[in-house]
Amino acid sequence: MSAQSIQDQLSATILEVLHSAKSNGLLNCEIPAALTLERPKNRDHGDYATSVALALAKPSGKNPREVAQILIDGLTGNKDIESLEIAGPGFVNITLAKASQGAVVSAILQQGNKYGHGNSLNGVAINLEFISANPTGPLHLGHTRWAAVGDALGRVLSAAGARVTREFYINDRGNQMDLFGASLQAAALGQPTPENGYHGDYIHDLAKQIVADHPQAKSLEEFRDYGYALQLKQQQGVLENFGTHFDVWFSEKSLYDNNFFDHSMATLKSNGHVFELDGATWLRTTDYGDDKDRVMIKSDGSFAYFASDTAYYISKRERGADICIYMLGADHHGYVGRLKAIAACAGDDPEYNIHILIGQLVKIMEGGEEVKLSKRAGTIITLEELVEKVGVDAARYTLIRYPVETPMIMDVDLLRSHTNENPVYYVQYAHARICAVLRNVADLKISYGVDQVHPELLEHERERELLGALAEFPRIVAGAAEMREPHRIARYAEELAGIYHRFYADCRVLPLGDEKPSELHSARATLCAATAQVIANALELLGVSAPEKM
RNA sequence: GCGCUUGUAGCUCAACGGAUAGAGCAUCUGACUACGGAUCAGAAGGUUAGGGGUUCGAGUCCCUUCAAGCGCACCA
Repeated sequence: MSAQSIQDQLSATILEVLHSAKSNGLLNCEIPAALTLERPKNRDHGDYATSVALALAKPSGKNPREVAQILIDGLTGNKDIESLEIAGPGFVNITLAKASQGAVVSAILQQGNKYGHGNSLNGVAINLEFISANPTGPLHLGHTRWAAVGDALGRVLSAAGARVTREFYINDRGNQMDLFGASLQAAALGQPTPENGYHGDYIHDLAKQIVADHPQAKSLEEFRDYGYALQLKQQQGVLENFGTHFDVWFSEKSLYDNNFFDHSMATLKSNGHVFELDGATWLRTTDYGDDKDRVMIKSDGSFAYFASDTAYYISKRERGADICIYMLGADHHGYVGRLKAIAACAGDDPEYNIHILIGQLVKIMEGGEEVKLSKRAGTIITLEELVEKVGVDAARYTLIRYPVETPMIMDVDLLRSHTNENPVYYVQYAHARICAVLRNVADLKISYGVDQVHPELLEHERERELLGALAEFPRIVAGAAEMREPHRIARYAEELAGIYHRFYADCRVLPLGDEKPSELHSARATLCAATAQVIANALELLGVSAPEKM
């Protein structure tokens, strides 16, 4: 069958009708390339509704209801459509024919775990960089948000057809590393932590580990390098356990070790945006809207952090990325201008080749008040601790279900003491419930599957609602990928779960008592199987498990 | 001072410029001697921070005021 959803088909049909109305002289205005065709919130408004008549009223010089009528005349008789009506100021509400609406069930069962995947980003190579924490301490709550959202976004982009490289940038160069080494050294020698040094129990634990592994370690450099290796390994282990995978762990230091920086500098120079001033080497980022120009090589000959940013971007592009996505915390929003300018200075289109997502920081409530987080002061809540408290599924789901640009507050006490109130359980429960029903279906030897769809029997309001929701999934995935908003998947999963629960309450799947199994039972069981598949697919995109029993 | 982000139900948060602004939690009232009650049905809860504007139509776009958070280094 066609991979095109019924909604896409309808869209195309409506556009055809409008174009032919134009060539027949019924409409004398431009026909838009795309139109809004959505599922109305109110079920009385049909399966789909379009407001295109309202939009075309003015340019065509007609009353919106007249335009709507033209559209209806053109659509009447279409085999996919059961009924049409004009509503309100000029909305056209469309109710689908049962067979057309039921076709989605076959599509889901045939495509299995690929249902929902699309090709909107086919052939696009995307470099997705997230977390990129300093290797000087454990990952904390801020990183955790990106660990969940970044991973989910990677899955969503892949589902839309993109070739995704997930990358973690390791800031393994500069003063912070030396400070880290000095802090470890001091801890090992029982000396006070240096000025601006790193505090916290983990420093002492790391120091002990280093002394145990390398009794000869004395110098700051030794402590720094051994500590770095241990800390990086710890971060990698925690992320692996969290279900977040990276394809590339990119060392900032490596940009200099193999002279890549000189190469990237040459690119920037040849584009004419590099200049010397006061003994320093600058990039003229103000050519592309940045607030001020940025220093790459300081007057003392050392590299500014910004130098790495330029080389790193160019590295990503030269390694094949069409689009570089950066996921940054809100405390780095001032970087947007300069990063976009780097892309422009490198000769790229800052509107296409680079995309920066700014995520608000997570606040955490415990004991009714906000916990102030500070790595230096040692008051941090780590990714590990959060997982210990609420589990991987709940942690990931909670972090993903909100758009990143909104600040979020996690109430640890609530998550800890009432874990079953978390929406993730609502969704997982729907999946487990369906699995239980299907186990019963199998026990009763009721057949279900692609050959048992029987769309004409699925006429209950709840069944139609469920079919409509299932058909939405591919659009949700494509939209989440396009907008880089994985939270849409979670919201959809919750809506689908809710619709299933309501269907379940109103529509009996199994035969009652000694009632004989009928085609309706098979049809409903098949509908259940399709729903379980879609819930599982949605959870898979979030990296959250879809349990068969809870 | 300049800039970015945010302001929606008691709380946490949704809502491609679309119809009566929605969920969950909390509160109240109900529902299986038949599929998993981690569920369902219902009630209550709102001047979408305030004020202007754009248009067929604004929580959404523009201007402005207020409030909160965060940035404005030859630090990383």
